[in-house]
Amino acid sequence: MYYNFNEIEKKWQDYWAKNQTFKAKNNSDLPKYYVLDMFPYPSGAGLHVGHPLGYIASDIFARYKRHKGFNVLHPQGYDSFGLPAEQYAIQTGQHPALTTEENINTYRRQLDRIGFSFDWSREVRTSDPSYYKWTQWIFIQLFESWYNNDTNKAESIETLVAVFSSEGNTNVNAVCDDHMTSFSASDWNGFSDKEKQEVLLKYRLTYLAETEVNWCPALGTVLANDEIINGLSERGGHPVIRKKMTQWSMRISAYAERLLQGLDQIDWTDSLKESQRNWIGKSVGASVSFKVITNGAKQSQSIEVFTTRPDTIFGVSFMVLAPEHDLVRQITTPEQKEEVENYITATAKRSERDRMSDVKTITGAFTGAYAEHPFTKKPIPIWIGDYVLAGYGTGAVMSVPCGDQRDYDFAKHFNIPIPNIFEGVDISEEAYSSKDNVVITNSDFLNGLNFKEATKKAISELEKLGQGEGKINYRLRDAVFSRQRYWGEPFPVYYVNGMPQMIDKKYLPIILPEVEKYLPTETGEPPLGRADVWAWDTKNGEVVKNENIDHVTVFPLELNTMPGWAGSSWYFFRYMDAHNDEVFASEDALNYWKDVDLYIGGSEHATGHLLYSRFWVKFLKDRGFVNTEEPFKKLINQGMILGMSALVYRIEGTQTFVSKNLVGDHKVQEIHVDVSFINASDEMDIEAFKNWRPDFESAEFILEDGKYIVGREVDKMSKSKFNVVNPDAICEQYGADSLRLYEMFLGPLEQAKPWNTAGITGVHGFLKKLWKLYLGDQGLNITDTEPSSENLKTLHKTIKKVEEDIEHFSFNTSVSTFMIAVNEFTAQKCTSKAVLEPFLILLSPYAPHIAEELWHQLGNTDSIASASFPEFDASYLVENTKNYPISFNGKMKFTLELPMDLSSDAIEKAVMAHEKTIANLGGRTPKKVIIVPGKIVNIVG
RNA sequence: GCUCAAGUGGUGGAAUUGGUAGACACGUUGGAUUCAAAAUCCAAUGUCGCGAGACGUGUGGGUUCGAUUCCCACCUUGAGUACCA
Repeated sequence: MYYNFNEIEKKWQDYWAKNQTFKAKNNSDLPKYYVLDMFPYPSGAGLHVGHPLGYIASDIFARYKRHKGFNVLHPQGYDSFGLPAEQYAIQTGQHPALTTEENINTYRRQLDRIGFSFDWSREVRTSDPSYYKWTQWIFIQLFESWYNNDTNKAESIETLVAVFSSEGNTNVNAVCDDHMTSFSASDWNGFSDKEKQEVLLKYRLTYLAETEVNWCPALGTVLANDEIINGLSERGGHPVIRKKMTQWSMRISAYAERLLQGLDQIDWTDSLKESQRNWIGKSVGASVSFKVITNGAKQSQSIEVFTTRPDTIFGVSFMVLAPEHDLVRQITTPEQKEEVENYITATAKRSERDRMSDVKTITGAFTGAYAEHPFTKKPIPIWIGDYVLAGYGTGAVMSVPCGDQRDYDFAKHFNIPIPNIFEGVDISEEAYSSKDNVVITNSDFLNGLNFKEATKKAISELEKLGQGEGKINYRLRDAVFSRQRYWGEPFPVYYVNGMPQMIDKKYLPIILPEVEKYLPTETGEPPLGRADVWAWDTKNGEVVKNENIDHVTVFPLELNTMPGWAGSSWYFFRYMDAHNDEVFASEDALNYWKDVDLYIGGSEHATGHLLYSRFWVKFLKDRGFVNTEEPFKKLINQGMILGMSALVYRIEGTQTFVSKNLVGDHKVQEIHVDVSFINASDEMDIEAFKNWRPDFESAEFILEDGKYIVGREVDKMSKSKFNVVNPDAICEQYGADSLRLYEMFLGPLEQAKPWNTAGITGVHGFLKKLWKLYLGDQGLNITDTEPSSENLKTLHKTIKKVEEDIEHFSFNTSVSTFMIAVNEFTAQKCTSKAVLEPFLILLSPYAPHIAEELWHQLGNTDSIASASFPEFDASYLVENTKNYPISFNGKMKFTLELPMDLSSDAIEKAVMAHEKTIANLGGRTPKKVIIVPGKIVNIVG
């Protein structure tokens, strides 16, 4: 019987599907374990071998946990709203739902071939109305909530309304829009409906506000900060500009501190936690307010700044506002007006990109106005400069040139004085920005204090004056939630007098309407502006579901759709109870599964999906909908699998291709060739190359040793580099088990590594060897013979190693361990069922098909998935040893443990070496001694 | 610039708490089998040296009986982030 992997794999994949082997139960006496993959966006290109890497790792872990007696939830689904399907629709007119459906089918077929133990009965798709019904529902919950700083959690908006109507907003400690004016209870009760709604909107956790957004003209939509890379859109690489628009925003800033603190509770890599910490960007300092003076007269305005160095307040010699700052035009003196206006126009013209690439140039303009120093009462000139960003802090800084390099450079450039307030520090060349080892001087009441003391003192003095207070600032901005796209979740929102209203929950889902074209309307509205038939209507001032023909007649609807991260921020809860139509997941299901124990996915989601999910989960927890504060207890980032491109060298102007090592001084063009033409020793199949493209048919070659050797280069897998490897082809040629083993064997899970199909023969050969160990030409080789101690030693060594590897996610070394074991079993001529049966269980998470087949060949009738992981017994690993007493100086005595089978020559050598070593110990006593023939090693206690 | 991660044969990588460095695999070389090829099997394979042996984990120091592992400095690469006040 030969190893017919195609037949075997098909057989067991069908068996698992038919018997629902991996269906998870929502109640069980077993402990639960939830293993989750980041669900894929089903792109048109299908899967390449890089995609399943994380899925294979999570599948190994899920299968292992089942063997270990856990009730395992291991689901899969699709993040199926997204831009590519929409852009394809714009080009071809094909409905994104159709494209998406086709792509999902391809993905599913490809995934099924690899033999994953997913519970497909719980599949979710974010673009499915029965799913996004609940995304819309969560949006409504956010709208109906506010963040109470006193209780430090989100509460129903009803509690806020109650406080407003009984005592106004003066005692409310909420996260809200800046510059909230205070009002009393009678003010509130006197407000019109619209005024009340306007006020409440400033408190809601999702709110409508005029915000400066990243607008991508080419895509016709806004982008979140994490969707922009170096000033270009992540998708498509189009330029992005700043623009003011009315948009839905999520008040994630309310959760900044909890998102930061929560990181300590979870088992993620340090680098990932660090990314999130940087993104949240907590700075501790003070806010200080400076009164404005123009032409020697105090003005009503004051400038708020945030500083992390209130201790340096006496070093302030000027202030700088961002050119976009609201006060700039109000305070600029007539004499300076022209210069300031010119500067503002000049900076507005410079794109974000120019500003970034041109960090060195110092520019600015003097406003003619002054600010009054809170303590010295001296006037401080107010400048504007584009090194101050409107979007961070208050958009204004107090400049302390002796303590900040940018302030220092600005002061030098414009000849502004640089007072030194640091004792014994030389600032003639550069600023002294360290907080350590500083003693403040020339600073009145701060003289002689260090950073910590001076900071505290400065804040308390500012508080006495009412011109400042201690403050914590976060870099984390509220997240813009509107997209001017078609293929996304519609908002459950309509407008009355310009104020947003939630459509009643009983009418959810609001189904995405059909449109003729997927482009913005001629008047610049989002694509949904083209829809005239919606599945719902307005009647008597209420939006209702229209069962017949539905027109939007009375009220305008929200025409934006939600961003990609809306649906992915809570999908892990839906898997717990995927078909519930009453709630997003039942209380029982949520209580049972609680959170994700292991989450595997790419690190590119560090500051997007992983932050937004944590935010939504904390919100849902606050409002009592879920019972966990952190969704993902342990998270592993799988590394990317890169393509190994192959290059041929064409001599310029000819059709002659020269082998890699003969290029020498030839002027050559490098051309990417299909990696499937290349064998394991980088030799190209010349015939295949000639047949590849018509223009290569007449190609000539300069060979080395009769071979054409290609150059190699590691790139991302992409069609244009001809280095994409399709898992289907690997499964066809080597089988899914080989693919699974090889992906793990390539290297550590978390590391980026190039794919090279040539190496797969190693693991494939191993599977054939394994097959032969169990099945010979005459059938089963396995007998009921008693295992030898050698057999047991190999088995238990393997159990220990594989168990440790899985627990530590070092799947790569397990594959080697299996190979060694099979080699040893073969050498031992092991046929004992008592040893070879448990070995299959060890192997089954990695290579489930062959393990299942051999398992049944051994006479088992149940799936191997229900077998228990074998128990490790250390006693089988103990060496046979004999003790040899030796002494040193006649005082200390030691016992040497030596293997029984050591030759007397080796023993003598070992004893002598040991005596010598002991002489060097200087009185320390060895705890344990490891003997190797000819060498000796001590472990010193 | 800052933060994090990592530098080991021709290649991917192993050595999980400081204890035989290079497991396992690819590739290469030689051999067996074959009319031939594929497949399979056996052997060799860090460097220098005929050899005994010496040298070897990015570089330079240090701690230790003993360092790929710990400490200091530096170099290189990758990832993230950035006029963040």
